[in-house]
Amino acid sequence: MKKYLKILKNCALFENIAEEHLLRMLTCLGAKVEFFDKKYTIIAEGSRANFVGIVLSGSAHVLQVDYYGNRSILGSIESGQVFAEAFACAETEHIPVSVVASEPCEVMLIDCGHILHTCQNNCGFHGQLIYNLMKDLAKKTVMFHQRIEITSKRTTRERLMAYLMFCAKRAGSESFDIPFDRQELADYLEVDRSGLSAEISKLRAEGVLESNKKHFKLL
Amino acid sequence: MKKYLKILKNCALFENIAEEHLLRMLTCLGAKVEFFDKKYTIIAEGSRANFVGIVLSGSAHVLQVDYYGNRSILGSIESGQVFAEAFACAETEHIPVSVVASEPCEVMLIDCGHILHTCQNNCGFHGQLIYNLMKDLAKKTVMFHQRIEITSKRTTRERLMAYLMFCAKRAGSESFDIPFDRQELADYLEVDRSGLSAEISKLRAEGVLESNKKHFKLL
DNA sequence: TTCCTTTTGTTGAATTTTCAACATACTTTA
DNA sequence: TAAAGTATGTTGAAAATTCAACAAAAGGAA
Repeated sequence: MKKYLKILKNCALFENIAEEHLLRMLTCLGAKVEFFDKKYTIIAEGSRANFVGIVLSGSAHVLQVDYYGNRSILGSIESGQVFAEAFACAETEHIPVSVVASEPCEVMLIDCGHILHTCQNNCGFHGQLIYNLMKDLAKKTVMFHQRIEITSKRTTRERLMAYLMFCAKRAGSESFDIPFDRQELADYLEVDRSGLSAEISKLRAEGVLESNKKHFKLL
Repeated sequence: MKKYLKILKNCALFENIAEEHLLRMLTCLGAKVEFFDKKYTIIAEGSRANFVGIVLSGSAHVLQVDYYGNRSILGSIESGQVFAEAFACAETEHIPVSVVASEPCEVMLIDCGHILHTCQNNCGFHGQLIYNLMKDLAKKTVMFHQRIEITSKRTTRERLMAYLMFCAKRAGSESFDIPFDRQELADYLEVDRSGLSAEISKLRAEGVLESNKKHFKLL
């Protein structure tokens, strides 16, 4: 577990928990690490998530596929970020999303019951852990508000620009990478891929942005 | 406060907290009640929500208005339901939504700090309260997944049907009321109002549903 | 390198939405 | 009750999306 400390230190779930306590805590929580190759499903839609997941390396996408096979991407989980926590806390019987590795990735899984209910050893930092999980859940909700603000736009161009401006703001620079290829970006923005490609070309021709694959620069 | 006990007993935030303890707890939490007339803003976009809100009577809508004046409705808060908890917990400086009374309503406001940090009296039920808030936050996230599933549909008809089927499932009956008028439903589904009206007329003509204002029946 | 696969870009036709304008029905209040 | 205001339904034209098909570019494997 030691080699993951650097990432875990920056994980919202372990904020304000000193490094020296962290290792002991992980044992106490029964944390385990699994590896997933690109495109492998980490949790499948319809299953039950009893655990909280943390991406240690690589990245994963959260997605929904509806009855007709239309895919929506709800978000990208990067290294150090938490997933499945909402379904674990809400004790959802059948989760409505899948989490799929978008790159090869290592994932830490922690039984949510161990987080919510104090263990027999009564680790002193349990309260902090619960507080951190609460904050994380609250921030997930805020994140969904941002996504809804983007997808509430009515045209492909507006959705794309709203998303890119959000990315620029988050990166603190007009130059940044996005975690999606074209099809994935279309599935995130809930628009047609070919129309999205056409719109990117137009914006480039208009001198609004430069782009190369996953890299964008707003001008 | 006594007259609100019946509603608060059914509020997720106070689950598993006995009625006799509840009143004392409310005092301890510094809960206060405010009244808002229809269309009045309970919290304004851009402000800071330090409190958790509970609708005691009436109902409210959570909405976003973008730069161009386009309104999106994120959800309806009915009697007994909690709002603003995510922004309060995440300590968001400028909340991205407004909460507006959709009917005259009474609202209980509780300082979120009082919930998160144990008071000096150290009420025995504080732990339960925090646990309940966590569950509520998790369920809000699940709720957003449902809304995204609905608005990810590409046509007005599909969005409408997905929403109505969700309502029917929630009500446990093909016959139910929705909390929105036509413009509000359009703003929730993120479609054009006139197109929505036309689609409802078509579905009625096709014998798929019956409807009268806010009442719908799937056939 | 070459072949094969995947991704991205391009285009035009069909579908759907949006927009604007108006008619009708319903509510509220003076 | 009448008048005014609000909500809903209807329509056609303009704009945008979706869909399908294909070309070009990039990436991976042998």
